[in-house]
This record gives sequence, C-alpha cells and structure tokens, in this order.
Amino acid sequence: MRKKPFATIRDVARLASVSVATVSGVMNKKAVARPEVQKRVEEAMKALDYHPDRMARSLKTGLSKVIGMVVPDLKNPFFVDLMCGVEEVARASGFSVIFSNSNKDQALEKENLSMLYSHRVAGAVVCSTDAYTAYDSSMTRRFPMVFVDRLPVVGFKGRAVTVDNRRAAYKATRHLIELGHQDIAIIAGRMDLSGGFERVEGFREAMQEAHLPIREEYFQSGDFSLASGYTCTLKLLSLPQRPTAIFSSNNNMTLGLMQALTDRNLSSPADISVLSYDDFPWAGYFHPKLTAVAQPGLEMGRRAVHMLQDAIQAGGEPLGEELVVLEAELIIRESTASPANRSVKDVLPERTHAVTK
Amino acid sequence: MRKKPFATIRDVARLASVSVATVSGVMNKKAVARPEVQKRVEEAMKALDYHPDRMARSLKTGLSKVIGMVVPDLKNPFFVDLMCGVEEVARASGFSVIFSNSNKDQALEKENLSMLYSHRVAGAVVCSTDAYTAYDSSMTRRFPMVFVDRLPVVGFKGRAVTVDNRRAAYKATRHLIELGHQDIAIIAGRMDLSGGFERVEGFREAMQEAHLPIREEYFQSGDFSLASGYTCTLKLLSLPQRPTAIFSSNNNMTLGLMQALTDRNLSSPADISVLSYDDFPWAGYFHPKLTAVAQPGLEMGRRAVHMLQDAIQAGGEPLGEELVVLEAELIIRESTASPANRSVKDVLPERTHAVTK
DNA sequence: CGCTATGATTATAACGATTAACCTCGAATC
DNA sequence: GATTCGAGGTTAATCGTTATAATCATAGCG
Repeated sequence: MRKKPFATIRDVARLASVSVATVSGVMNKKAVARPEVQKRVEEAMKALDYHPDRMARSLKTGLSKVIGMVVPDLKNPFFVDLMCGVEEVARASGFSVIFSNSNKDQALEKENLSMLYSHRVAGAVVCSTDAYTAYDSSMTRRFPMVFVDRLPVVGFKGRAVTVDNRRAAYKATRHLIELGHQDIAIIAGRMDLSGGFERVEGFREAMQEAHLPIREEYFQSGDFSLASGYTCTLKLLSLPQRPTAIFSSNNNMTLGLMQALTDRNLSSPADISVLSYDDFPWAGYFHPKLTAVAQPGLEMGRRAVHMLQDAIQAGGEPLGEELVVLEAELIIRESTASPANRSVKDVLPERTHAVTK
Repeated sequence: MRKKPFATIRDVARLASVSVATVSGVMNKKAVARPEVQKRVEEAMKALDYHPDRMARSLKTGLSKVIGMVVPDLKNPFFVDLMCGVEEVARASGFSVIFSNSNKDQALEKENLSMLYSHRVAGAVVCSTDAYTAYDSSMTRRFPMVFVDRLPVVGFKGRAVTVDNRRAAYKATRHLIELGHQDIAIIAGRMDLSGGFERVEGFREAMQEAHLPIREEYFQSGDFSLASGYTCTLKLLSLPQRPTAIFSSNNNMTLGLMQALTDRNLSSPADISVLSYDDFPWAGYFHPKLTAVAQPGLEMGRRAVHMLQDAIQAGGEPLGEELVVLEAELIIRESTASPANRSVKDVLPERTHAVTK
C-alpha cells in the first residue's frame, strides 16, 4: 500500500502528545480537556490539515451524515428546484447529499436505491419515476425514505410531501372558465403517476361544476414529454372546432404546445389561451408570458428533508404516516385571456362549492 | 446500541456456512470458490438483502467510489448540464456523486471541499466560484481535482476542461459584424473569472479585425447576474446613439437584457439584435428565438470525469498539466438580423486572419 | 506410505474513528 | 491517615470490510 496520504487521528494525537481518545474528545466537544491540552490538539489538527474520516466515524457509530436523493430527470427545472431545497437544508444541518438520476427508468431507480443503501445513507428523499407495481416493502426497511411530488403507489401509507395537484388544476381551470372559455381542452400527463391523474381530476371537477362538457376530442393523452405535448396540440388544432383554451399538464408538454402553436402560426392568447401546469424560471420571458401553476419546488425539497430528519432522529422506529400537502400558486400572466366574441357573463355559473379535500 | 438494522458479511457467511473471507472472495470475483459454494453464497446474499458497506470497504482499501462535485449555482442551467454529464459517466463506472452548491460563495466552496475531503472522495470536479486569490496548494494535496469551465487562477497549471471562450466570442461577434452591424455593444461579465475575461477578449479581437471601434459607452460591465444584465441594457438603451446589436456575456444577463427590451417596448431583432453567450434549453421558445453561443456543458462534464478518473487511476502520483479546451457552437436563430438601413457590403472588410490560439 | 504441490477455505490483523472501562493523582471529607 | 471522589487521561475493543498468511484436504508421485 502506498504511503498514507492523509493525517489520521493518531497523527494528531502523536503531534499533540496525547492519546487518540483525547483528540476524539475535543473534536466532539465531549470530554472537557484542560484548555491548554485542548488548544494543543486543535493546533495539531490545523497543522496536519486533519479532517476526520467520516466513513470510519460512521462505521463505528452507525450514524451517517449523508442522505440520498433520486430524481427522475435532471433536465426538468422542477426537479432541480426540489434538489436545491434538499441541498439547502441538508447542508444547513451538516448533511451531505448524494444525488442520483434515475432517468425515468424504474430499474435504474431501484439500482440507485441499492447504491444508496450500500453507502449506508441515513435516509433518502426520492421522487419516484413511476408507480411501483411491486413496491418493495423490503426497501423501506433499509433506511427511511420520504417521497416527494409523486406517491410511489396508490393508497400509499408512509411519509411524503406533495402538492395538491387536484386543487391546483381546479383553480387553473376555474381561471379559464371565469375568463369565459367553454371549449377547453386538456393535455393530460401520465395517468399512472399520482400527479398526472390528480391534475385531470381537478380539471374535471371545475368543468363539471360549471356544467361544461369535456368533449372526448378535447381530452388528449400525453406522457409528460415535449414531443407528446407537440403532437397532442397539433391534433387539437386540426379539429373542426378548435378549443379556445388549452390546459397543459406539465412544463415539458407546454414547451411542445408552444412549439406547435408557432409552427401553425397561431399566437396566444389572441388565437388560443394556454395555461401551463408547472411554472418555469423563465416563464416570464416567453412570448407571451405564460400563465402557469407554480409548484413550490424549493419548499417541497426543504420540507422533505425536515421530515426525513425526523425519521432519522427516530432511529428506525417506524414513524407513522405523514403526508404534507402544499399548495401551488396560480400565476396569471399573459397567455390567458377571454376568448374572442364571448362575454364572461354568458358562461359563468355561480360557484357552487369549494373543491373537496 | 440498537439492533443492527442490516445484514453484514458475517451474517451472509453464517447463512452460507462459510467464512467471511470466502464471501468477500466471491463478491470481488477474486478467489475462485467452488461453483457450488459460490452459488450458496450468492443465494445467502440475496436472501438477506445484503449489500456490502461501501464505507467499511473504502476504509479498508483506501479506495473510494465516490467523487464530489461543486457548482456555484444550481439555478443556472449551464451548471445543471455540467452535472448531468458528470453524473452520467460517473455512474457508468460505478461512482456515486456528492453534489454541493457553493452558492457563489468562496468560503462555502472551501468548506464544501473540506467536507468532500472528510468523505474521502476519490476526487472532485469543481467549478470554482471565484478566482482564488490564495489558491491553496494544500487542497490539491488532498485529492485530485479537475476544474471545469473556470480556471481557478490565472496561469493555472493543472487539469481542467474549459471551452474556448475567446474563439466563441470571436465567432459570435463576427456573426454580428457580417450582418452589417457597426454599433455593437457588449455586456461584459465578471472580469476576474477566466470566462468573463476571455469573452471580452474574443469580442475585442473581432472588432479590431474589422476596424470597428469599441466605444466606451458601449462597454457595460455586468456581473453575470440577471439584474446586472437588466441595468446594463437600460443604460445602453438610453444612450443618444443606441447600439444596433448587443452581445451579452452569459445566460442570466441575457434574461435581464430581454426583460429590459420588453420594458422599453423594443423588439428584437427589428429594433436591436441580441446575441447571447450561453444557450438555454428553451432558447428556441423565446420571442424571438435567441441566437446564442451554446457551450457543450454535457460534454464538458463527461470529459472532466474522464480526466478525473485518469488521475484517480494514477493513485496520487501527480499527473501533468492537462487542459482540454472544447469548442462552443454558435446557434443562429432569430434574434440577430441586419441592422435597418444598412447593407452588408458597406462594412465588411476581408477576413484577415483566423483568431490566434 | 510419506512427501509435496495445489487449490480451496479460514483465521486474523489491519483500516480510522468512537467509547466503555479503566487508571492516576491530588483535594476533600470524616 | 484512610477513604472517597472526580477531573483528566489512557487502553483497548469494536464497527464491516479486505488482504495476507496460515491451515486443511486431496491427489500425485516415487
């Protein structure tokens, strides 16, 4: 083996003429060494550029200061927001974060989770790529996890932080209706993901409440990808009776939608109103500036880590179910307007009831 | 201490009725155990959901399968590209990545580097937040690093992958000149960062070659932030003789630039051409679609990890200097056009020489 | 039958930290 | 003066792995 390239606690002890236990003591502020000794130790540490080996420490204590995070797609700014939130509060409490990208691949996600297990992370916040058909309960035994944005399985019992997709979609649709739209189309996302499904539900709810029909051809099924947003929009635009507004279920599909619009030489909101579920950092620079549902990604990440730390604190005792549901915000910009030749009064019924929880 | 929550190599050994050494052997494909034994061990591992403790392993071998990455700003999509590239090839070769965000804070960056050291990472790719005035050589002794995008210090000797900022800026400016622009302004970035400085140099070079003056009031000093892009643009627009084209030194400043344009009711390229150093994933959705210098972020991240792995392979023997300089691509979209009332022939001289290396 | 060569398997000492248990020695108490 | 006490220190075991040397069969060979 090559010469040891870093200083160990023993080197420090030797230089400071004390035992390793003493060094460990002053490091962890436990044993009260005489101020004189303490100073000597600290000087030795500095002199040797000594930084304790966290692996050795974790090995001994069984406590790791690393958490894992797995996201399905690093290119999506929403997940980047999540990451920022996670990183922020993790670091604030002395944790490091191993990020891994599952690339929307379920197998890879499981592999990543195993990898994190191998690292003996204290816990993980995971944004699952998919509804687990076989949600492996053995995984939960490995280390505490909190799910974020997406629930891993319907009827999930565990710890998660999500946003109220249904309510957000309801509010968004309601905004369209209040503007006077009747012919509202939706580009749905993946219905096997909790978010995708709930957004459609919120949309339905608002439409039904307003006694507006959801025409079959106005319901397009996408898969959250840009490409699907594009083709769905094209289908909508070539309909004999074009919708006056489109609700897009996520940011990527909105991008496809906008592309299709410009390709067809249509402009928003003059020709068609567009409302995007998911805000972009740059949504205000679009032409038009996009009206969008802004999910509190940062806050979600933060809360997830807090929950995770509670679970870590509990030291493996299974903490009960805990579901934090945050509210998304509808940011009204310029891509939504009243449809041409139609007054608001014609169409808007009284609001009958609030959305059910 | 609580009951051990995971299976150890000893548990596997017991279940398979062999010694720990044998288990270790079959895991690492070293010792050739009898096929029968090998199978028994593998079954035991599966049955116990055994995953070797990488920390214990690293502690023993002195070899870690983790690399660190520190970026100055997670919100900037360019750095996210870098991260993607890093993650991709790291994972492909069995490495995990600890990401950390220095938030453009030099002290925090150093702290992060110490943290990574504490984790005994095998190496790190760092996108430094700042030119180190005191570039601590003790840091390089800790673990191999390769710098990406930004050189840590002028006259840097070490391993890094960057892009040819100067040449890219030259090409971009040249494009503006070829369109017939003479009154070209630049919003410079931070001159203490290698990138910021070189972009200005490339700009200068193209202008001089075309015998075009750089008027003092056309040179605005920003700091790579959106806000600075905004204010610089406002200053340019209120000049008695407005420039016909603006070169913005990075993505955030371009955002500020565009904001200022719309606030002043100006549109591009009709009123003014804009060229952005840094492409956005969504630059094609802007109005107008932005002409931009696209840096190969993904590829940079990938190359950086390759270089890092070479250094890790070398096991601490200092590898010589190695600088990989990639080429950025100019993507011409719609935000640049010939200035009103001016023909190309009037202004374009013969191209005299290629940019010097 | 010894003796060795060979291949499979095992016992055990690290790795760098923490920590329980144990020393030491002077001051305080009786 | 003996006993207790406690602050300040040390020793050594331990965490889960790997590496090395040692052990153990087993077969080949003269």
